[in-house]
Amino acid sequence: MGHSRPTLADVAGAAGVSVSTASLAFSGAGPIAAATRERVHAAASELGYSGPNPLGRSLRSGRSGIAAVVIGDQLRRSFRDPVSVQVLDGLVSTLGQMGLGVLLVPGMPATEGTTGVDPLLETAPMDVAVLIWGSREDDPALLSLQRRGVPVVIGEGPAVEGVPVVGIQDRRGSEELVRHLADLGHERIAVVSLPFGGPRRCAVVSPERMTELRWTPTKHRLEGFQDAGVVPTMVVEAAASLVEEGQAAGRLLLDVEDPPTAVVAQSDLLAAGVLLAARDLGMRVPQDVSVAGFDGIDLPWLAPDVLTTVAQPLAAKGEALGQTVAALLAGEQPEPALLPVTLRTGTTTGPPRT
Amino acid sequence: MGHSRPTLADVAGAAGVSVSTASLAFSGAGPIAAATRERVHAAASELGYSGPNPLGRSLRSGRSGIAAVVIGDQLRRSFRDPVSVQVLDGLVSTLGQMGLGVLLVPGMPATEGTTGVDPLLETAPMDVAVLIWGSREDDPALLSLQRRGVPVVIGEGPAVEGVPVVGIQDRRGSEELVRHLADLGHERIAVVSLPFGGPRRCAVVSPERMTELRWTPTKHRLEGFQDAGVVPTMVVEAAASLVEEGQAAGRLLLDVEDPPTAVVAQSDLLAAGVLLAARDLGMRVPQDVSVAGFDGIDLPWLAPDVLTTVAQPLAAKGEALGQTVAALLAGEQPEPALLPVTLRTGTTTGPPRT
DNA sequence: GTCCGGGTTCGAATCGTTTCGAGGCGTCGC
DNA sequence: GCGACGCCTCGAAACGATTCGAACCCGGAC
Repeated sequence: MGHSRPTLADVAGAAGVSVSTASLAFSGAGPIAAATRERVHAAASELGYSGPNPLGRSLRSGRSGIAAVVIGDQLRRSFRDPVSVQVLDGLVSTLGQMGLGVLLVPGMPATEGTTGVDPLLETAPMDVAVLIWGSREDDPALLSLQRRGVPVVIGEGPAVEGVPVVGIQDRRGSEELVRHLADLGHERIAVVSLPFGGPRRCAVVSPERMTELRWTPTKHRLEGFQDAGVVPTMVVEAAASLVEEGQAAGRLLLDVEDPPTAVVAQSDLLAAGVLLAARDLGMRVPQDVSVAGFDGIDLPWLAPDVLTTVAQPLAAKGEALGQTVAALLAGEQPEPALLPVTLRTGTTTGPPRT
Repeated sequence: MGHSRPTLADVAGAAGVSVSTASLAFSGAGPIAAATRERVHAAASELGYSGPNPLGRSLRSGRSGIAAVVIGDQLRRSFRDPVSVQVLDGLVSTLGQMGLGVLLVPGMPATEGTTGVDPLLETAPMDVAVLIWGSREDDPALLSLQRRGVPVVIGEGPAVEGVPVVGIQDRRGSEELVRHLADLGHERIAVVSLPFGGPRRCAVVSPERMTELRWTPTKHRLEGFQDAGVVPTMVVEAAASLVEEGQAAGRLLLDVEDPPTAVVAQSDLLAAGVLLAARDLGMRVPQDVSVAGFDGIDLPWLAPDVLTTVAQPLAAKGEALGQTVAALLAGEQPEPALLPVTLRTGTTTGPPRT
């Protein structure tokens, strides 16, 4: 046994018991005399044995205790968004309480230009995977995981046969928000949308581009307009949910002859960017233009303004994802979850200028 | 073999070769006839076998392919800081290229009031662990890992015997920044510091509290003042590196009889909060008060102001951590790394009012 | 014809743990 | 006093793969 780390067999030998008994002393499963357990633990600390090797345990039990969280895109981009972070936070703590660790896996290969999926997705140990956001029907990551036989949970994504989804009432929330603006008297409402999927860009959306819309939350939040019976005067697609992008999009929308009287951004960060753009252009909010967001995150630097937005329960979403994972591991077929949202009116929306 | 997933043995049987040959066909190690490999792969796709089971492979090789990243505190808090996120991003992609997955592990137990460390730290499979920030000499996580025999890399932490550290020139950067302010003529310079370690609070630091300073970057950035020959008129400790905290600290510092003419915040987020506090109090920057930060992150909503700050190479830090991990796994004894920083003067610092 | 060697393939051992059924021993009940 | 029953402990068989040395087959050389 040389100088390598001691194994359960070493401990058993030192304690004068069989390997199976030593295992029992650690796992606690099955009956074992207190004295024996004591003796085994003593031998263990004597030898510097720090508990059963997870690798051996995993092989035997067939479980790794690891849940992979697949990040749709670049980590940097994803994590700059507080929405993602708060969901991830809820997920990590929920899974942690179940004894599951979270393995971060990029959804796309690290080296640009490569097709296929990140090798980790194909080779890393995992009992279950969560596509936390940004998944699509034809997601190569999804296909790869299904081929491996790994159970999958999708957050904020499309309905896929046999894959449980956890989402929020994007559509209804958006509808409420649009109605709020319509009730205030707005007739010219523009949209700054989240990415459509596919190549990222910050640009006015053409009718053709509209047909390429793949990303589910973007789609649902747009559909809220239909439900409210309002047609946006213009849609600008942002390359990511970031303040800078919102600012660029805001310039595109507001720096024109006849700007809209209200702008609905599909995320709070984008809305914040639009506010900055309005400020840059010397427009007052909400007198010259109303601005609304989506998500309900804290934006302390917006004070004294308060953003009108649709608040979603972010920590609860992470928790719901965790519960779904638990159900999946227990062999159940979890129902899709659709969490409620609430309209939160702030100071950035008001009646249009007459 | 019923309905469970096929194993290498099944594939070998179907292909009419031995298990060892089948293994060779997948791993690519060792000589194998092209025709044989072909046949094995055909049998594999026939049976729906998607590559060797990572659990079995791990047990045999003794490697899990997993690097644990220990988050010092609550995930939420950590990830709201772009600094952490950018480092993590660099780390994940560097490790990913080496085929290592990143397992997120909370440094403290999820349930409040519990002592000890998160159970994941003790039981999860890992080849190496990175204490990415916020580590201390007596860190229970560190001790636990050392007992398990897991090699550890510390980011931004104290020098611990036998544990490689990756940090930045906190002290020198801070010194340069303070000299910059002194050169401008400032004599009354206050500090908003990062947490000291231990109980978190936002309060003026008393002499006793000063002796409890444990967190390394906080300490080094304060030492920069000594090197520049300047004694801060006041130090306020923030509970976390967040805008809200900086704002609260800023009020504490600026809303007094005779406020300092310059405030050095130990992070850009804190500095941004101080700027907000100054604005709330009707103070002009830099005419009434100069404000400087540390880190060099993007703060688009600060525009048109540009924060004077000490920029650190965040992605490079993540990369350096990754390289250190690689060296450690290769059995080397990596040297501690100290990455360079650069003073970046913006529009938020200027001469004091005369 | 025999021997040699390169190129492939195979068997068997091994990684460290869990689990299952069997067995040992002491005690209790009749 | 004997049988039955509990409580513990043990041995052995997985779990799924890698790896090392041995065995094998074939062609070429002497």
